[in-house]
Amino acid sequence: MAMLESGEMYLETIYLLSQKSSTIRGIDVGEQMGFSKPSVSRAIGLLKKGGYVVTDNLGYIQLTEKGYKKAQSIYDRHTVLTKLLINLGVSEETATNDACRIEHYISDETFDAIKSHMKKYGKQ
Amino acid sequence: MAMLESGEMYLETIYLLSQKSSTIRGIDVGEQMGFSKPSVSRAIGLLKKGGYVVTDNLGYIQLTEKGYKKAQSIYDRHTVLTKLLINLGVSEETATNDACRIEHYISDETFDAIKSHMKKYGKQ
DNA sequence: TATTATAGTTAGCATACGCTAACTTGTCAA
DNA sequence: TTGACAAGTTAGCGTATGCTAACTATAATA
Repeated sequence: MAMLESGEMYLETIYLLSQKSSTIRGIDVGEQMGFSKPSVSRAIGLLKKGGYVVTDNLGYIQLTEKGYKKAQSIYDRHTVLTKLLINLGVSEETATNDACRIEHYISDETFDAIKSHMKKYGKQ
Repeated sequence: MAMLESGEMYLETIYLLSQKSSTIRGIDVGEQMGFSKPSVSRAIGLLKKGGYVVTDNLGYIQLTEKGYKKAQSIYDRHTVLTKLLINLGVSEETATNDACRIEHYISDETFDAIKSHMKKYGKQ
């Protein structure tokens, strides 16, 4: 089954936490996202089933190659969309928040168009 | 409760059908959206409860003032977003499809920024 | 008038995804 | 060794929203 917004958000969070610390647990993900332990537990289970993450015998979460690539592409969208919105005059906070929702709903074609536009004309 | 994507889509569909015909029934909405009669029935019920539409004794659906304004603002987003994407080089079909999803997830601030940008720089 | 077609509703299933309550498990300190 | 805390899991609830099956009601036609 395709990954929905929820799964993408969990994956993105794991990706970002991975850049700060090499040991990530479910509890860290839940704390970051403001979700309960059971919600995180189920979500991680689904990511495992989908082959996006693995957990070792101590419960630490690691992105797989597939998960890493997917997370990177989501975060790439996030970054580029945020910049686009800021370039359009949106405040940084709103830009980040809106990008965070939009990132799950645009096609590759649209993303590619935005990305190449930003490469040509984007400030900063 | 806040209106979600689903409710907004039904409302937008009713709005668009209203511009072609003054008599709209649930069956027309379902046909347009590709949803079953029961799904439409429940959705219309929720729109009625929210004060967005009314139905007469023959079952014809009419937008209320509130519903009309809401629908118009959703469709406005749709139109402006589609134009933005087309301006960025996205194909018309993809632009329409993506706008149709994004329109439910952007803040007023972002929409206003996009709209005024398009007013200044948008082609067509 | 009786039948048939159309539209709408009700009941109930499935999935997604939040939650709380309560259980398990593992570690660490008294 | 035992008790307590921390992390994770299981069970089950609630909402949203799609579906099918089956019922109702109305309207048109044979």
